[in-house]
Amino acid sequence: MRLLPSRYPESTYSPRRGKMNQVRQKVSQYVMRHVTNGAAHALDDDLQITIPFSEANKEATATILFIHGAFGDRNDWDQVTPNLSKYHILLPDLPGHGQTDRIGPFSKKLSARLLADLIRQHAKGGRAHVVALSLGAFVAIELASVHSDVVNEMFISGLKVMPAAYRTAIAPYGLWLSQRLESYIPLPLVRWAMDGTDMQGVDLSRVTLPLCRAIMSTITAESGDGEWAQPWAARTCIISAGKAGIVPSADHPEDAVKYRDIGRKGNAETVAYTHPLMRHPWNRQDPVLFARACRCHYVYRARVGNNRWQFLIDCMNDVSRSITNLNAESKLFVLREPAVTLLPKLFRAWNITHLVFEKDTDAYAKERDKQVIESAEKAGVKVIVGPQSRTLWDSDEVMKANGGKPTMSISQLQAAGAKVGAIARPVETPTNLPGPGDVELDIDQERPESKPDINGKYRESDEKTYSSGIAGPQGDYSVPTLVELGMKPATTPHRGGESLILARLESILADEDYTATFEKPKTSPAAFEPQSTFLTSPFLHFGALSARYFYHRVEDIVEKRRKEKKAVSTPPTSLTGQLLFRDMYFVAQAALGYSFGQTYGNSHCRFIPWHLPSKVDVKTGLVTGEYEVDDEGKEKEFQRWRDGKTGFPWIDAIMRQLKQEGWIHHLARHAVACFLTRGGCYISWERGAEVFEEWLVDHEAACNIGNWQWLSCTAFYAMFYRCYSPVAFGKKWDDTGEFVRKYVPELKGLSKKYIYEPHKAPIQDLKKAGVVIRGDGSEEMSEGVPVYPKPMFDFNVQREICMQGMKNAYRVGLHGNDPKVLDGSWKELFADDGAGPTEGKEGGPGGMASFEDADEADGAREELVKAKRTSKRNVPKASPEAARKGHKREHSQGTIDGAFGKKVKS
DNA sequence: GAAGAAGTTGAAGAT
DNA sequence: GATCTTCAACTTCTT
Repeated sequence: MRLLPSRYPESTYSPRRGKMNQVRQKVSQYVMRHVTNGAAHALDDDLQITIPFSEANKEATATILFIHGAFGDRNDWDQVTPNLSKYHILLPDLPGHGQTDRIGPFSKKLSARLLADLIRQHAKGGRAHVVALSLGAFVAIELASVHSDVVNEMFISGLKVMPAAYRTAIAPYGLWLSQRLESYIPLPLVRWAMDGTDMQGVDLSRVTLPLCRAIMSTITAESGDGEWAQPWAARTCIISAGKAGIVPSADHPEDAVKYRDIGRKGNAETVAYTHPLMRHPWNRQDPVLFARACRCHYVYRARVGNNRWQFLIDCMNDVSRSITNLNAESKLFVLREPAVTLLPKLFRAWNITHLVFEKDTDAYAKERDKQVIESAEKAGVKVIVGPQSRTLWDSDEVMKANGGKPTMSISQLQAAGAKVGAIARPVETPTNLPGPGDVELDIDQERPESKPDINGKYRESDEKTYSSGIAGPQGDYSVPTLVELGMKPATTPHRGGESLILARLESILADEDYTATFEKPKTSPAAFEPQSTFLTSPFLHFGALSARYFYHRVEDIVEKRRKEKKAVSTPPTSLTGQLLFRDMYFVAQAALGYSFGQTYGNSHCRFIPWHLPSKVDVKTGLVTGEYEVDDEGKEKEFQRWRDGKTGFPWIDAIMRQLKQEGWIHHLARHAVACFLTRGGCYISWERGAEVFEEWLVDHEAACNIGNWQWLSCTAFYAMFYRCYSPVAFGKKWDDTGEFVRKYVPELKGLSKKYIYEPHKAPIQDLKKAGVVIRGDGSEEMSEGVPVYPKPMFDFNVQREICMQGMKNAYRVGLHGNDPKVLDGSWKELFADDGAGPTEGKEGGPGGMASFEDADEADGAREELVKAKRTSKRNVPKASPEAARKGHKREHSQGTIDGAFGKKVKS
């Protein structure tokens, strides 16, 4: 008895329908054997059964498999799946449920085995994402641990493990009885008591005692220390419904945490959240949110704004045009599939003989390249790996020359670089290229999932690039567009492309005097249209400009002028000096591995008790992508900084330029970074680095992280008493305030006297300027007049507080890998009235380690501390495994946070 | 090893 | 307006 009509077509059995009688025979043989053998759950490999299922969106290229809960069936998902129209959807009935009553009895193992077969035969590319609820979640975990080859990522909810004491003969009777009793309660009453959750009735004819026994056995904890599950490799998001109320419908968050910790042994990115407003069957309470959360988990993962996307697309188009210029028949062919899965197929399809690519320093790229090289060798393809072109030297080589240690100063980098040898000159641009040959392809496409894709908030429509096949919507392998990617248009005026930067470079180099005497500290952060520097950084990042080409072109001019006895500038302030800084940060990253990007566990990053510190998973030693809100006021300050509404026009102008255009001058980065950290808010540099990571068109992980450590005086730089003023520093470069007027237009009518401190302007000046100064930035207009906020604090007071805080933190002298940082006992060394969250032993967490699941984590933390205690400043060995996990940090935000926001934290 | 100088890019006041 | 000194005080490099 179903109360809601099915949205799905009648079930279709497998293509082996013709063999149905044979299958039934096999099934009954299996059932007989199973029943007679009692606990034996093993299946014969030759047992060919396909469970009934429905499917939707067959044209889509990535599959999600939905697994329903106890006594339910595939129809339980009918409100969620319409919100996931981009995905191919598979909806099976579990054994013993729905139309699968002939297959059984139900067990985790049997279910997982049958679902794995279903995925292999019917999912796109033989793999699927898995979404599961309640009993289905237990099945999903079994599926992911035993049949890891078919599972991409998982989104599971509703884990409730019954105590081992429930392992009694009587418990299944209780379940059987409760299902019958519940059926007497009118459904409208149930829905009312469950906040409007669209509950469906249960078909009591399926609630049999054997099924109740099988379910109880699945969801009841093993007695003693029995394993709950084996670690699984799929990145998994586990949600606990937190709402109880009249009906006891909440999940067990502690069980979710336990499973999360098992899952993390297989994949460090596995997470668990509690949603306080949702009930156990929240797929029917808020199906839109449920679907949104699934989507967030799968595709919206990277902090990449649409401006950086546009820049990359520009660069790709330019390369394509350059290729066509050399050979009218050729161009850049963009194939929509990850290299790891695509290339092995392509080697065969196109009879590839050689594969050439550039060495990449990012850990995830190293892992990818290793896989590609292996598959190429297997296919008899010759692989040629070109040298790194993003840097001057090979970062690994320089690290070795520096004794395996990070380069923490320019002189160290130069000394180690000299040992490696002269900076190689780049090879010449080719003058001709062979044609592409036959580019017809007849292979199946696999959508990329394991790599970061894009940030959901920048999308305004469905992605159409991958869903239209390997060759793209036009079928011609063309470079994608933002529209195709479903992204909003870029707001940046800065465009990419090799020919653009090469032309710009020539115009700069033509002025030999300028080139040879360039000094970075003399360029203005307040200049716009044009900027005082020429934005080579995003081109260097995307490979549109070779660092070594740039270096040698400049160096040739400098050398010529030296011979002519003319003045030249030298590193670190000269043009080539700028390139040296990039190499310094790359080598530091190469040496420190995962810990470079965070304070916790970082042997070279000073520990400062910042506000809004990162949460850390003490088992892996990695930041989770979330942070502690130790002080609501500081959270508000952080949001105002990010939004350009601090009430300090200089800071706000820079932050608005960054958000709008994706680029700000290096000294402007100094000003806002100092303000957020040691010279204003006393908020963790990691918060600021994350914002830059999302917005900068030239974001380079190594440089961004390194510069934030520099400015916060946690590494590379230590003169914290040299502090930037949000008023004086702006005035020094732009006395009249044109830069502020451009980016904070509500202040454009103010005179230069008050442009940097509008709250000091007399009321008549403000009236004349047409602006109201009040509030915290939440109000934009008042009676048709723009509102600009008051300063969020007295800067001089705050600078003094920060200065004392820094002085004290330096005196305490901890680094990120100090045992006291690792175990949270650093608080004993700071006064309760200090600048940061130093609440003494009695206070809340407020530090680098999150103690929310302290009992679970204690053992692991002690081990970590013990290991570190042996050497205070040991450099963590950058094992490939650790490095891989560490680099995923960059992409780890965004998962579910966007869907839940504050609800999770409340 | 000790001492002094230098360190990509400060602010504020005096001369 | 340009240059110098002081502020209070850190690490690294050179001698």
